Amino acid sequence: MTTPFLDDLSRAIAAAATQATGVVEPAVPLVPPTRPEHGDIASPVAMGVAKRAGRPPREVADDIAEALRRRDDLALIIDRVEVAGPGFLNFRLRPGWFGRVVRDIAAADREFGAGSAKPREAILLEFVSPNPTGPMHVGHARHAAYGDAVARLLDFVGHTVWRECYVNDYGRQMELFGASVAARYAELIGDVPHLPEDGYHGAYVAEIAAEIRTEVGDRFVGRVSPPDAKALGFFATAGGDRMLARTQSELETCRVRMDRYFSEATLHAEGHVVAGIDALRAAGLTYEDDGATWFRTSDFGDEKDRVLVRSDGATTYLAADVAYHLDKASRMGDRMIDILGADHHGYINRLKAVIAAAGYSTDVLEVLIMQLVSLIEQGEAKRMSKRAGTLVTLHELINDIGVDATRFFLVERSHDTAFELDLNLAREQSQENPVYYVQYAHARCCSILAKADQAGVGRAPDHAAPDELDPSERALVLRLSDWPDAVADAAARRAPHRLVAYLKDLARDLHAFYHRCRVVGESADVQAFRMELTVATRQVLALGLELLGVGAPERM
RNA sequence: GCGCCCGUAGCUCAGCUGGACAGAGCGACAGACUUCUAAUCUGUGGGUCGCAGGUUCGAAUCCUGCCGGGCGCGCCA
Repeated sequence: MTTPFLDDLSRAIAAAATQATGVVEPAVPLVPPTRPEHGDIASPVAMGVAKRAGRPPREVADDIAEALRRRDDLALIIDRVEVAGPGFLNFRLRPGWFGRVVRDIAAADREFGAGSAKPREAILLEFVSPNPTGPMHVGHARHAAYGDAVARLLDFVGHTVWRECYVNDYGRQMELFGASVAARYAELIGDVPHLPEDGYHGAYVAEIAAEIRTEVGDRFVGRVSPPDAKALGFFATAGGDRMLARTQSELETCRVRMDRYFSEATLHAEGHVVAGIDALRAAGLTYEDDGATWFRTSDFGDEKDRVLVRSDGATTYLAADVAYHLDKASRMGDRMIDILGADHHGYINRLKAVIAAAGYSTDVLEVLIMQLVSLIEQGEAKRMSKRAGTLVTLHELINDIGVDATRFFLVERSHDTAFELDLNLAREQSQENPVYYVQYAHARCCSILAKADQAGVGRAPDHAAPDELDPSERALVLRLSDWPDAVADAAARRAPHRLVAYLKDLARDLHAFYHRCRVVGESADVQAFRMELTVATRQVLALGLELLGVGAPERM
C-alpha cells in the first residue's frame, strides 16, 4: 500500500528513520494494519533499518515516532502515532485527511489512478489465437477474458496496447476441416460423403456446409464425392472464413476487442515464412541435417534444436511462428506479450530465440502461460472431450451464465493457477454470487445518490470533514485511497485477479458502510462528506468493473 | 529422466519482491428489514500453510531435498 495520499507521511518517516539511525531508507512501506486497534495505517520500516543500524527495532521505532511527533506539518495528517509489537509504527489519521482524500478522488473522476506507468510503453498483445476449425470452448474463454482484462489494465495505466489474434488457418488441420465441410456439403446435394477418418464431426460442420450451399448452390455437384483438390481448397477457405466470423462475433459479444486478426495463411502466401527462414540462415542460426533445415534454438535455452523445413520440403508450424514473431517485432514498439496455454510452455525458449535472432533483447518478449480451466457442476467435474463432443463451448457458457459472470469468474483466479469454475455458483442470480455482490455495491451507490437527488440534496465538494468518523468510513476511504496502487500493481503483474480481489474488498467496505451510516438527512458536514464518499466509491467500482469488461448496473 | 506450473479452512481459491494471533467466497450454525435496494449486514465454528531441513530478530512467502498432482519434452499443429 503506497497511496499517493500518504506520500508526505512516507517521506517524513524516511527522513526520521535516517535521522534516528543514519541508515538511508528509500522505500518506506505502508501497510494496512491487521487489526483495527492498530490504527489506520502502519509501517514496519523500523525493523528493516534497525537491522542495518545494529539496534533494537523497538528503540529505533520509538526514535522515529518521537521525531514524527515533533513535526508540526504532519499534524494535519497524523492524529496519533504509536509503537507496537516487534517495532511497528501505527498511525491514526486525522479526519481532515479523509476529507481531502475523498474530495480528490471524486474530483479526479475517471482519471483516478490512471496513467501511472513508468515508462509508458507501446505493447503488442497477442491472445486467444484459435484454430478456425471449431468453436471456441471454455479454455479460449479464459484466454479471452484474461487477455482483454490485461489489455484494459495496461491501457488504463498509460501504455499503448495493440491487441492481436493469430489465426491458425493453415496446414493439415485446415485441410481436414475443409474435407469435413465438403463431405457435409456432399450430403446436402445428395452425393456420397467422404468424411476423412480423423475429420471434424461436430454439428457446426454441417451448419457451415449448409451456409456455403446457400451461397454457392449446387456448383460443386460431381466434384465433392470424392472432392478434387480445388474443391477441397475452396471448402477449407470458405469454411475457415465462416468459423472465423463466428469467433469474431462471439468475442464481440464478450466485449473482447481485437485490433487485428492475423492470418497464418497470408504469411505463407506472401512469402514471409520463407523470408523468415532465410533471415535466420543469413544470421548463421540454421543448419542442414538429414535433409531438414534446423534452427539452433538450443543456443537460446531450448532443450534441443528444432526443425524449420522438413525433409519433404514442407515448413513446420515453428517456421510460420518465426515469420509471425519477426513481423510482430517490427511493429511492436517497446514490447510484445504472448498469452499461451500451459501446453505451449515449451515454446517460450523457441520464441525467445526468434527475438534474439532478430537482434532484440529477449526481455521484449513476455510470455504469459495460462493454466487449464475446468468446469464443475453439482460438485462433480464436468467431463470434457473434444472427440465425444461434450466440450462446453464459449457460446454455451455465455447462454448459461451470462457475459458478466463468465468474464468475472474467468479472471477471478491467477492465470498461473489451474482452477475449477463452479457452474452452479456462477449461475446463481443471488446473494452467493460474487459478480452480483460487486455489481450490487455499485447499484447501491447509485441508489443512495438517486435518493439524495430526490431529496433535493446537492453535492458540496468543498465541505469540511466531520470531526468524528465511523470505522466503516475510515475503512472505505482507506480502501479507495489504495486504488492507484492496486491498479498499478495488477497491471505491472499482468494480474487482473488482484483487481477482482480489490473490488470484492471495496464492495464489502461499501456494504458495511451502508449498514452503519446513513447519507441523506444527516447534518450538513456529515451528509456532504458521505455524499462525496459515495460518489468516489461508485466511481472506483465503475472503473474497476470496466477494466474487467463487466457491466456496472445502476439498478438491480 | 529433464523442464514449467501447482499443493493454504469441508469445497473453490487469495496472500508468495519476508513482518503483528494466516484471509475471502461458498457450505454449516445463530442473529438483523417502520429508515438511501436484505442480490445486504453482524456474529460463531472451521487450518500440522504437502513433508523435512536451512537462512533470518521474524518464513505461507527466500534456499535445498523429498512426497503428491497437472502440463510439456515430434521432421504434429
